[in-house]
Amino acid sequence: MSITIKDIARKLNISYATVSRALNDRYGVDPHTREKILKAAREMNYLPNAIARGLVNQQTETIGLVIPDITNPFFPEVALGIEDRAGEEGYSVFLCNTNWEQDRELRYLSLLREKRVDGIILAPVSGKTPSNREYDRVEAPLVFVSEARRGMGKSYVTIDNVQGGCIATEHLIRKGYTRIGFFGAAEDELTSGERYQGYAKALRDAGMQEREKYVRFGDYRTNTGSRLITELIGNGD
Amino acid sequence: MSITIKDIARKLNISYATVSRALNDRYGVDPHTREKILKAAREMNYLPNAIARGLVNQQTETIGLVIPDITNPFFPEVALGIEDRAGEEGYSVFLCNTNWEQDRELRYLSLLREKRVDGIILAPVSGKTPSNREYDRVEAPLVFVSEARRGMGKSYVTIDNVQGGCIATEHLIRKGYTRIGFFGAAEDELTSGERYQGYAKALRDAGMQEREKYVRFGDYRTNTGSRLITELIGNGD
DNA sequence: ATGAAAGCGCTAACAG
DNA sequence: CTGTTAGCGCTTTCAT
Repeated sequence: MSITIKDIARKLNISYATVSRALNDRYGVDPHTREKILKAAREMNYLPNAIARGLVNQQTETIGLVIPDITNPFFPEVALGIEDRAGEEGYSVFLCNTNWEQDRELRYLSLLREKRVDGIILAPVSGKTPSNREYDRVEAPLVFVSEARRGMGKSYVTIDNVQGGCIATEHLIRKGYTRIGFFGAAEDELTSGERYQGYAKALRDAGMQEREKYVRFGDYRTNTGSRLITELIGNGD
Repeated sequence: MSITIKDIARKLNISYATVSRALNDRYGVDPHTREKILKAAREMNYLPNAIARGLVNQQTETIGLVIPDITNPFFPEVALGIEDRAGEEGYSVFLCNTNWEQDRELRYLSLLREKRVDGIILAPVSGKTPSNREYDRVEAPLVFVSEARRGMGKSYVTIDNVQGGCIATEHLIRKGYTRIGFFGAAEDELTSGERYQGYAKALRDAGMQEREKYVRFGDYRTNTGSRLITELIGNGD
């Protein structure tokens, strides 16, 4: 057992409430007593117990980050930013890898609730959404990254994929290309779908025909990507 | 406030001690009562409070993972494995990014201690070690990954870098190459240093001369890598 | 088999 | 300014 607030109170012959006050910068503590307390705390290597504190404060200074795959280069970038910013505010972040599995996402959500995190950032598994009820269960603030179904009453920060697909396609058109294809990750995935819309829109706006044989969807979960790309490129026409 | 063990006890008109026992599969609970309790818990959407539980059990089912940079492709791989295995045992993992900064590593160490994690896995910032005292302070099991100074009485799992450098060099020698260079990350970094030793050993064993101009150290923290490689390759001789 | 009560470490009224 | 007390939600003796 490590040293507690009581230990330092006992040593100084004062009530531990006072110690708590001093340690938390609460007003109403004699400057002199405060000094003594701080000094003792330092000497005794006192380290506050975040668990106990969390229990009474109903706040853990902790958030959960739920992502599909930390190994996918997109997510470390996201995680870094989040962890960094969270750290500045004294928050810790739980890393949860769903491995693109829906039920794992759900299990993590409830584990994080048990752990009483103050908030959750979620990059949902693509495809069919769990009933929103599952998301609504979580009492802490829940915000989506990377993917999000708009209008479900939750905050999200995502990429404007339609716009992105559009810009990319327009760029190629401007460059003079005429046989422009689209390769998306998975058809049932939001990101790909939205980018495809942008692609199609750009083509349409330019009065160009979309050619079906140039449009392909794979499944990054099973890594069909490279095969499809090869096929696409080899598609002389 | 979410629903607690007391709520379900009150509803069933039993003591909450019994509820706790039932919920934790403790023996000595009437099968029938147990059923009632489990059922009520389910209906009331009871979710145990891991914080409270942690306080009394002195165990949080949580570990800390401290790494230099989640953005460096090596670490996500490590993180994935750890998180996955931890998850199987019902443990959560805190992700801590030191950004290669020594004092940040130290701060995280103490933050994790406050959070009362059950263990810490640490990929230390390269270079000068903080006094081992800092590492010894942590009362939870601390194990090193990626880098570790042997013989400091801590567990570690690392790569045999000397062997690695040796094998790579031997491979090139066997292929018939004669101008074999070594490019390491940072000179004061253990990994690079060890690999270099392997490189030198292989050369020595093959009776080959190590040529100084083929040996370079950069600093991946400042990304001097690509520049140095170009320089190295361009080094006609 | 079940209940009463103490206690994990800490904060927050409420009194003095 | 400081001490006493209750309580956060839960587990665990100790009785019954």
